[in-house]
Amino acid sequence: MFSKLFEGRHRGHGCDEERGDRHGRHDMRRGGRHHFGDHGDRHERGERVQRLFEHGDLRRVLLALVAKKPSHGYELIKAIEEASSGLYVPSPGVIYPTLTLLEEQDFLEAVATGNGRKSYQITEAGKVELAQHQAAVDVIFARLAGAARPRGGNLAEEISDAMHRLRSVLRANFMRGDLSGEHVARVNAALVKAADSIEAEFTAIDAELKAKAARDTDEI
DNA sequence: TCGAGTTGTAAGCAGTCATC
DNA sequence: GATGACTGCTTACAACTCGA
Repeated sequence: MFSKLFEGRHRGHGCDEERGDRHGRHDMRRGGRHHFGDHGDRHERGERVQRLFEHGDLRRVLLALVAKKPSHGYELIKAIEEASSGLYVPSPGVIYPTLTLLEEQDFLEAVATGNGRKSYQITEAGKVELAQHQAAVDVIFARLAGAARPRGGNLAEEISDAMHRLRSVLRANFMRGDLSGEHVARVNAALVKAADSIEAEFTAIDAELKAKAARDTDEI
């Protein structure tokens, strides 16, 4: 089955099987495919994209999740989504290569489940690795939970609902052919205004939190 | 049979880290 | 400081399973 998968994929993408790179990548800074909705433009505007996971965090999270319960890739994506109350859903493109890496490092062991899915379970080496970084893992999960922290009502859920609504509205109207340039400009202005407003809120929140932290330090 | 859901890989970008 | 390797991330795509 997997050989079939590979066959199809290589046909589909016309890529080179002999690439040495662990993740099957070329030097990606050269040349390339056209990218729609590419995140490169964020950087062009000078914005910094904040990563949820720092160096190696994702691997530890996956190790911890698999240690709790042997799972396949999709289950792990769902588990992380759940841990963050839906605010962060890792892409398959980051989960599967990372699982492969952990398998290569003997931290995880792949188990064929019979239905074509590959389930992963933690190895002894994986348990040792996890134990060594248990504190870091706790911090990462606390951060995930913090991102989704319910305070009375579930804030993350509300934001998530609003995001889904926004996405639905845009998708529903995205391909309309009856919009003039002025219409597009109006919608764009509304989006920019909303983004500015949200950014301002977070800036204010950061300032509040900093001030609170400073007060707490003084009290100590 | 068809479509939705699931699993997995490829291509590509940018940030971070290690090495020289 | 420059450079290359590694890492996290996204989108696109193909193949498979399963239920309607």
